[in-house]
Amino acid sequence: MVGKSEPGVVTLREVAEVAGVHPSTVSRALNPATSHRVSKAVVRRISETAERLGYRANLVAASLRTGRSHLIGILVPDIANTVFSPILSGASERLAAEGYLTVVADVPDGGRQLDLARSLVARQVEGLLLAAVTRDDPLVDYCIAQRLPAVLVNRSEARRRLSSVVSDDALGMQLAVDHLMDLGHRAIAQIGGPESTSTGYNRHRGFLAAIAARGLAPEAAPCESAEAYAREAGQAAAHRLLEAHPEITAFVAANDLLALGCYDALKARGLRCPADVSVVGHNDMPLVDLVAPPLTTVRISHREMGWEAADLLLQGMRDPSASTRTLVLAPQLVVRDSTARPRTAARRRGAG
Amino acid sequence: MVGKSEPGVVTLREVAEVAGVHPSTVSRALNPATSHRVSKAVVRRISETAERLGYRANLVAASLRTGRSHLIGILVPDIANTVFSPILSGASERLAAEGYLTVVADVPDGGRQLDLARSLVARQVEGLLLAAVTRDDPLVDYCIAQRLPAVLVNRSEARRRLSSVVSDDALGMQLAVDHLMDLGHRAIAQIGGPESTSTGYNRHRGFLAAIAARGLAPEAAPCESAEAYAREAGQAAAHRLLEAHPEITAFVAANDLLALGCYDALKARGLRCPADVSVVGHNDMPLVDLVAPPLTTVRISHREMGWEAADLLLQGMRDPSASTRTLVLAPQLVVRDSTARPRTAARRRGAG
DNA sequence: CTGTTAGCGCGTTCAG
DNA sequence: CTGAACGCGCTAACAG
Repeated sequence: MVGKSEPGVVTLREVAEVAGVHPSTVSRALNPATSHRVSKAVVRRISETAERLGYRANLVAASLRTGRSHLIGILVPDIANTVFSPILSGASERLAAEGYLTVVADVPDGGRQLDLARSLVARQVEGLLLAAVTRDDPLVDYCIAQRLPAVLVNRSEARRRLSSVVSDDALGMQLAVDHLMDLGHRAIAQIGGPESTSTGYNRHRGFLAAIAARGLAPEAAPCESAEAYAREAGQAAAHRLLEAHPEITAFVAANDLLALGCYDALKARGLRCPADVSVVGHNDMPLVDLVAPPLTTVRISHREMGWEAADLLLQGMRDPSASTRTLVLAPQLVVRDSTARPRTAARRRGAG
Repeated sequence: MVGKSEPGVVTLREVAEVAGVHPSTVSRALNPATSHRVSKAVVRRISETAERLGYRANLVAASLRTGRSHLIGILVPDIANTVFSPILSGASERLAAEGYLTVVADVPDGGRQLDLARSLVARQVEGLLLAAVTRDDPLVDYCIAQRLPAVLVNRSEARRRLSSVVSDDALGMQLAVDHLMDLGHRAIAQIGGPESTSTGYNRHRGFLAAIAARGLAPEAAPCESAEAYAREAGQAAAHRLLEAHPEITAFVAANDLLALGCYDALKARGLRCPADVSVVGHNDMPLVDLVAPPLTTVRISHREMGWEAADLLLQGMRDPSASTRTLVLAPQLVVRDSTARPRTAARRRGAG
């Protein structure tokens, strides 16, 4: 027989016996929300014996009874990615303040996401934070079908059926493009992220829009999508672009890792940054201020994103009829040393 | 009344009614461990109706009954720190393979750790992974008193009462010191971590031992402890050392962040690395291969540490009588460009 | 192979 | 203000 309380585990009933009251009185006395319905003296006696016996409420039992688990699940594609850990940190801070604990599921961006979500639901999580969705993700359908409160973080969904917190990707790209054009660049390439992610998709469109707004011809702004947000993918994309468009003087990358891959490609080709080619990243992840050269990038506050998403989720849990909202955070351009005025064609050819 | 199943939530009993069998038969049929005790035909019928009704087992109820939550808690001092996220990642991978979910508690290294641990225990976690302990931590006493399976990661405890997975800090320091002395350095300073952490303590002692083993006088190897594993703290410590010992030609830092703070201090003083002063870090965290100059550092596989700690925890849970073990992982020196032969005194004074 | 019975630990009615 | 009784959803003994 399982569950036969080991000697060490004190239950409500035992506290009641020792204190000489009924278990339900102990329950009331120990619950801050109901303790006022019990006489001061009895509350004291119960609290003391509970303390003395080392009583700890069994939240699993309470959950079964109340239907509330005080657990929030969060799905991230890669915990070790420096983009997601601040999100996690901000979210768990906000949630902890309301007494919620965070269950993290690291899902390798494959088909296992739905399984994991189901497993979290089976554990009665009260809501989900989704940091790993694609633009058209079955997970979203699932949450809606299950009427499970959920909020998207960092990425949004094409049909906006769920609340989300994202950065203004179009603005970010505009900031980057404006900065480069102001410096004098007229041949700017983009290294985009995977088009299946909202960030990849929106930053690509944002780049195109920014280019058009400044009256640059599309031919002067070639694009390549990286297969993943990874350094290697960025390197490969940069090589492809440089091969096809040797006239490029600047790169706008859809994230910092891609930008660093770009550095790798430039180095391999004997090109210097920013002397020969300028590079702009996206995210401002830790340490990019220390790489060589310090990376000019579009800063996003991921910690704040996580915090706000958690807040939105809590609101949605309190009021299920609340309308879905999209919170758009403004990014900021951080200029460092990876961007500079382009050299003239003459100097580039070796005269300088 | 709470818990009155909403229309959408299907229970075991409902499946049983529709399938025309007893609830316990459904339980047996749906549990892989017991389904063989039910006739093939009935299993099929039950599985189908369960599927059709969209039945999802309530693991909270199962937990209450079986006393097993399939939840593991992990306490980290800072999720956003790039040292801990790989640990988390490795651990959750190992645990997920055994059907365990990971509950992450981000504890701001204050006194709230015990509270958090209690809250996890109240949720019936079956074991704890501790990545945030100090050398003499009440948390350890707590786990032992509660007979709660627990394993320390990255840091160890002075009395070794709990199993742990750590890197060989003494070896790491020896690798660093040997490398610098082989290059010709004879005035080597250490920027240590907080002495309250095992890593800070052990790396400091390891440094001293390595210096002594090579026959260098203690006066030629001054040390400063940083108050925290942070860039700013490293910078401050480096300034103090440089002020008091201008003859220093190399720094050994207790972690990479400290080493990067050291870069900041050198830059502020107009000293170049490695031309004027060499720097060695510890951890080999992401991107330190890209900073300027690429950091020579002692590599630790945090992901592996997390994985092994989880494995040790699972073993301890299966066999509570198992002896406590300390798994020591060997670090590796990764030589990059932040270390070089020291310049001669003459050249240092400006002749070169 | 299946049904019956009991209860995990708690919170919440309803009485008094 | 306190006690009694019930049940959340599930699983494990015991029968048959």
